[in-house]
Amino acid sequence: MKTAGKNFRKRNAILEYLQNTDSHPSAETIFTDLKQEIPDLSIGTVYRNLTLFKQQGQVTSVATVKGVERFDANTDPHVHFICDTCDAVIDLHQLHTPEALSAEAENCIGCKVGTCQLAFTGTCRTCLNHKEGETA
Amino acid sequence: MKTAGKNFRKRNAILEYLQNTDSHPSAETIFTDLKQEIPDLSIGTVYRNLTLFKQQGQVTSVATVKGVERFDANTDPHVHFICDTCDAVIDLHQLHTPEALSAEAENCIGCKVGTCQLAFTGTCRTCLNHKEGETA
DNA sequence: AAATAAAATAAGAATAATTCTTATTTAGGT
DNA sequence: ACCTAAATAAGAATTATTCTTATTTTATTT
Repeated sequence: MKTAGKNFRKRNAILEYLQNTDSHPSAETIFTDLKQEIPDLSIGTVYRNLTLFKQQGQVTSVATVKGVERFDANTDPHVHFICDTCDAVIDLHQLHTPEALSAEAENCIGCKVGTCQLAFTGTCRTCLNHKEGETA
Repeated sequence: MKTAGKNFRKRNAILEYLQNTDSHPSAETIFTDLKQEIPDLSIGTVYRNLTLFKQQGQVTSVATVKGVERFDANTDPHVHFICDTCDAVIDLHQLHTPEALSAEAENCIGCKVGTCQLAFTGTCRTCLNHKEGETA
């Protein structure tokens, strides 16, 4: 036998791509990048496997930026910063999600909390630099 | 003169609809509901005015739930709970967004923070009740 | 090794949400 | 009344995503 299972070459490539980046890519970005190594990859395969990974809890959808869903293989809850200008989604591991509020939320409205997402939006360092350059 | 400006009847109706609800509706929901009072309203008008309101800061996009953008005329930052089952977006005014973290975020990555969004996901009270009913 | 079954996939059609285009209407200013 | 600019309706166009179908790949069974 060659590999341990069925034909997971593309599936694995998609998961590994996500695991090796902190850029929170879209399906389209994953596709475009992997297409170079795997010319016969199709966008449907990317979407199908992302849906599968989400169901299995290996990947989460961290945000929808300008209508496009963004993914992360780091499923530990953590804070994000989303740049309004360049659409970058940046991790803020140093800050902590206020999960203590989860219990309060459950008490407030009697819901069952699953996840907790905290995101800031604004202008990232890179885009701020560009703007300074324009002004100067 | 009749009204104070141009023909803002539909524009005003859309804004008032949003101001009089805490249900965080989608463009489609706003359209469907208002269509009953205003039969010649078109969905394009809803989208166009929502975009305008966002630019003017009168309305914010609070979440994208299963691919559909949801709007709020309450632009004070506040916490939301999003039900995975019925897609309800529920206000949690009692809890506070941790805006103190904004400054930390800015220090961390040198960005300029504009907004701060905190959302929990899970199952709302109503959907929990339904599930209990099914089990019992 | 051939036959079979199951999973994974490619390709493109289909769908859904949103934006864009164009012609029309409306109101206000002159 | 005429002119202009804003607002709109209707539907075309676009974009992101999902679905369908036929094909390929792999593993299993014989």
